[in-house]
Amino acid sequence: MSCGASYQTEKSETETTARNQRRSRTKFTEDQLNILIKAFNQTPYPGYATKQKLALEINTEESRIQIWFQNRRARHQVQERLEHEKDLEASQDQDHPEEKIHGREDRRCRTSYTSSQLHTLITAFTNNPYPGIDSREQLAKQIGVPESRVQIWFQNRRSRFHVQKKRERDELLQHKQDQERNL
DNA sequence: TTGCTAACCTAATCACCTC
DNA sequence: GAGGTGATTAGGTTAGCAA
Repeated sequence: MSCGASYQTEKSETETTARNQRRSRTKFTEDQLNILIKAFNQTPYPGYATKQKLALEINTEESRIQIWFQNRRARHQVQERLEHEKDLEASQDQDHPEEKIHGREDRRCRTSYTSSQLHTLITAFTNNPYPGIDSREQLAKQIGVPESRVQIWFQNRRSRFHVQKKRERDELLQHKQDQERNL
């Protein structure tokens, strides 16, 4: 897939969720779940194109497909661990569990933000690093990117903000210790 | 009330770009 | 190559909803 592709408009399923911070819970139909499970059995790590295709097929957003696969993998891995522990008890097998080999499919094209878009995002982050679905939708509309990209941007920003704060604390501590040694 | 699971989180890492 | 940053992952928590 080329990276010049335009974003598929993420249908706002949240029109009725003005009341709270979280996106309203998606209820997949049996048919939708069957399609998702079949896809998961083919590959638990679908690429962006596959997720887009699935989203189209079951009429939902690609970001919902991504979350569904994340949750499914998590549950699947817990299940596998339990079964592996059972096998170990039964056979005392010393082999390592099979490495997850997942030939990576295509990634989503990297979003590049303009300085104006970044300014809007940074201002919003300063006001509230944990925007709810409504704020994210509003921001997304304002800067013209999908809400899922806004969510990822905030995740990365928070993560790096925490790292930076920790580094600053460590440096301050180190500085104090150096000063005490020099007394 | 409980179990399931979508939504969301952090932290680590990958991947790509710019300098 | 190093640093910055968007995308993806594992693994954990929160909360809506059906039974």
